[in-house]
Amino acid sequence: MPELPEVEVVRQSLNKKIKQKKVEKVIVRNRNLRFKIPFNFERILKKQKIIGVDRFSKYLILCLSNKSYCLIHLGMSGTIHLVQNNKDNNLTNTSFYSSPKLPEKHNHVEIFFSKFKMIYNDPRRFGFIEIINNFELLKKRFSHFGPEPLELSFNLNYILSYFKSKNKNIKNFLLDQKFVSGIGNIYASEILFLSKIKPTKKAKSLTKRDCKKIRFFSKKVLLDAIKKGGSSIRDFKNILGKSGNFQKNFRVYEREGLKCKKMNCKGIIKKIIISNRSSFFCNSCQK
DNA sequence: AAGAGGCCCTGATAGC
DNA sequence: TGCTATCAGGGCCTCT
Repeated sequence: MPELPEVEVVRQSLNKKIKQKKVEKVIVRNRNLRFKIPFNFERILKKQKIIGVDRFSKYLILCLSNKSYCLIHLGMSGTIHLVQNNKDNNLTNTSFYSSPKLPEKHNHVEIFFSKFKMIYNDPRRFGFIEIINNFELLKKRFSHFGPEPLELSFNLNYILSYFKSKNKNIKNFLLDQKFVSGIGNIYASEILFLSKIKPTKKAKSLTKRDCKKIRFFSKKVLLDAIKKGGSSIRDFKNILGKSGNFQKNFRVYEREGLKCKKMNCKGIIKKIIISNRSSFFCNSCQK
């Protein structure tokens, strides 16, 4: 599900609901996510107030009143939804998301607030949860991450110097969180299409003009996707159960064999595998 | 040291 | 119907 835009959409809706709310109770039903949920997770969260929900890259950051942080990564299939505590309560509050399609067996964590609970559901368990004890450690946690495309430090000089003499293809670089944070497999293909660059092109062979386009479209694609509420492939929804709309804007992703959407281009969208992950591109207008 | 590849896990879908 | 194979939005680890 989640690349930076989807995580940001979740962050925004979650923040509105749990900011300033106090954690009453925490239940962990399955500690075995990608990494084990830390043994002190329940104790750290209990009785704390949520100061706010932040995000870096694809990580949600719950800021707690005891100055510690709860990091949540949704992996490939993680979702967060809110459910009213008292199921017998007939007051239907439509702003709460509850999907009958989500099997409860994958509800690994429940964080209770006074009137509702926040549920972490993740069938594939590629996601994980971490506790960070203070702000210094939080900074350290992300210190080896590259900038997000939305940051000023993701600029032309940075990209040019990073790509110098790098023999790796550009598609892999967009997925490399040490170079740039927050881009995943869908948006990497979309960014390269708009930049008119073939995914297999070696980074060192990219021109200044190419790098400018990569900078520009990385930011644009992510911001556009956030604006549209993220991309709802499979059944991504924000925590209020609202689907995103950006998937309607996909120009290449999952469009194998279809006509290129660029005006006057006669190209066909191709699918190739790069480092075990599918990449989509136009065989005519991406060079 | 950079870069390629394997692997963690479940579920949906396709093909036989 | 029911088996098996393939594929899925991520990221860490190991090997060369």
